[in-house]
Amino acid sequence: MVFDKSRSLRSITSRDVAKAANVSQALVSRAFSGNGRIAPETRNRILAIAEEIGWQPNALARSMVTGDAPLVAVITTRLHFDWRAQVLSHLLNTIQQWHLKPLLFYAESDDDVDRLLEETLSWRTRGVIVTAGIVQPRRAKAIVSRGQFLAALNRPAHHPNAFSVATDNLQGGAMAAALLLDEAGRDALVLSGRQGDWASSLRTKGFVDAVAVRGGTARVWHNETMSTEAGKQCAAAYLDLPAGERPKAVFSTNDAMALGFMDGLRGQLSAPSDFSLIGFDNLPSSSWTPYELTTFEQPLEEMVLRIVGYVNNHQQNAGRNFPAHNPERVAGDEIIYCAPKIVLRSTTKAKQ
Amino acid sequence: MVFDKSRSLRSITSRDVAKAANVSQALVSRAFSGNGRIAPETRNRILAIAEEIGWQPNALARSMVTGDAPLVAVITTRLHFDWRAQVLSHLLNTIQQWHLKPLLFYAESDDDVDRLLEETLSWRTRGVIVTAGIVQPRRAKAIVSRGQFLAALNRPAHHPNAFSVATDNLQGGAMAAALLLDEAGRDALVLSGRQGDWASSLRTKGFVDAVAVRGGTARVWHNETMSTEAGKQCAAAYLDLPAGERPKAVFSTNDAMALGFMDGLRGQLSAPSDFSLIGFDNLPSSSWTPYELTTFEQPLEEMVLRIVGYVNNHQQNAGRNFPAHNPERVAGDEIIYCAPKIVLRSTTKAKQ
DNA sequence: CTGAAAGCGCTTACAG
DNA sequence: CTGAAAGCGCTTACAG
Repeated sequence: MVFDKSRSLRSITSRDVAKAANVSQALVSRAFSGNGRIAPETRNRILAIAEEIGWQPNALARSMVTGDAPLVAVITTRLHFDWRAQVLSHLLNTIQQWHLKPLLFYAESDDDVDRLLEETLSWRTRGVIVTAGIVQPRRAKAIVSRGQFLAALNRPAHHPNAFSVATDNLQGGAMAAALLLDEAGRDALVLSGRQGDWASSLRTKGFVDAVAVRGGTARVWHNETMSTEAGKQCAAAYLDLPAGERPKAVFSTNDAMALGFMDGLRGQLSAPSDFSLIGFDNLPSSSWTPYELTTFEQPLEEMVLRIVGYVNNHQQNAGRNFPAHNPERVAGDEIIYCAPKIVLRSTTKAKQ
Repeated sequence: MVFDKSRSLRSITSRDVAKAANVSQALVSRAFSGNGRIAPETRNRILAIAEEIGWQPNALARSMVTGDAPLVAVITTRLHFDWRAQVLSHLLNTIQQWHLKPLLFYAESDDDVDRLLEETLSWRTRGVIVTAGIVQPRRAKAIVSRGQFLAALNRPAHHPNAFSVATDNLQGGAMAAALLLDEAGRDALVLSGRQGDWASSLRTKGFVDAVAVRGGTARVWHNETMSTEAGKQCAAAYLDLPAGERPKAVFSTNDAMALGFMDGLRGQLSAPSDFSLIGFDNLPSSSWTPYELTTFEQPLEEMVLRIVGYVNNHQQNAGRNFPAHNPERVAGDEIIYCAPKIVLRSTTKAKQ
């Protein structure tokens, strides 16, 4: 009985296939890996028998032996939000094409990320891609010094041999200012996120600075969560302002708030007659009939392509201890910025 | 030189830590695993030294030795769509809580899924969760017979020891029919998806059958992709109908089409005065001011909880060759259905 | 409480 | 072209 049980628990190995095919265990390894010489007929016979038995090489054992697991760690969070689901589908697709497998580390909150980054190390992955939280410099060093790649999306990577791409939020904010002030006067309002939010802060700063340069004034309304609900509350506050004091140039640091803002004003005020409005993200819903929101599209595909370039470069240099300095790296700047693309629609008067 | 290179490539192992701590390699293993006796001081010393060196146990090696990788395969696709991103964030969170790691298999198309399911096997995961494509019976058998769990979301799992939860689409369709015919007469229209689409077909069938029972008639408009754009095209077709022949009871098998339908009619016809409309999915945007769409919410959390129950049950029985028959299994029915929840809003006259 | 040794399931020189 | 053997980095009885 005990014997039976242990037998049934033991998993099938290449040895079982070898026995069934009447060859050495080494040959069944060669049949599957394609490395080393093997007679075509032998190979086919082994493959057929393995198929019949339902055996495939154990990827874990292979990875251990070769010292190289075809794995990449991906750190993410809040998939049901914003841009992350979009980026992830590009990213996962790409990783698939590299014939690597994504091992997902899902952060409950941004504070979780550092712990996950550490956990990552146990798995001896080729590298890690971070789309959430903050990359601590010492953590970055720990990863890079093992020869793994480290790519950060929309956040600093904090290491000279790591890689970081981000939307050029500062420039987006500045562009919004230029466009809005031209058509809606010098009195501006920013619907912004938390002070600590990296992307939103930069968009706000880009906008505010550009407004100042043009001799305008901008007030900033911070919102804890950048939701449609928050946008509605801003609308209420906007209506509370004496009609003459309502800024006509409104920039929202994301689309969700902009859409909520429009809904909160619906039936009373509308763009672009009463004010001009620009958002950020180009959500699918921003193009819908009741909104037609002018907004910025994040260059997600471009950013993913940049990461692809970095990773490919890293793979080619794999094994060298000091990988070539990244050719894309701009001197003195740790982050590659990609320009957001303005999508002109009906909440501004400007035409494409 | 060659010597130097190979040395720098060799990764750090428990042996290095052992050497530095002046103990046997077995002890450093015990320090980390918590298994076997070890003096607390020894343990702390080892942990400190490992931390300093920056070493952590190799998860691949551990998994190989113990014959149990803390991995679960998740098959998914089109993350930027529908419900999948939502489900995935629940799922990934849960998997994290099990202290397992999700290995993602991203299907380019549904036809890809069978191949991915096979690839899954190499990784010797605890089990696999499928949220895309079709599970072939023989593939299901291959997975289950290895002792892995197999859970399918919104699709059949095709194996008595596997598990399948789905939204009760048939019931949803029937509920929609009851509600719509009561307030909008017996002439009905279904905005449906492809004939082969599992969920959409069942919603349609549930609706059509219930309409027939009530002595009404329903016409069905199939759409290749269930997008807002398709909904707009349906609106155009609807307007092309002579005013007297326009069905007043409209059921859309997803929200995206319903929203597009409303937008296509905007300014000409609106619900619930000219017709009544019910969607399916309860997208965030369905609650927005210009829509206020009555719709069904998929019981995603409940479905994930069911999967959790099945997996926990499986884990407890791990090692047994024939896992206990699932207690949830309803005789003769391979799928556990969870009722969708109606969300009454303003495109119907009915009040909650 | 600690260590030496066997073994997990493979891959890969090395002989033949 | 094929096989025997060493070894990947750990864990876990088994002795001491």
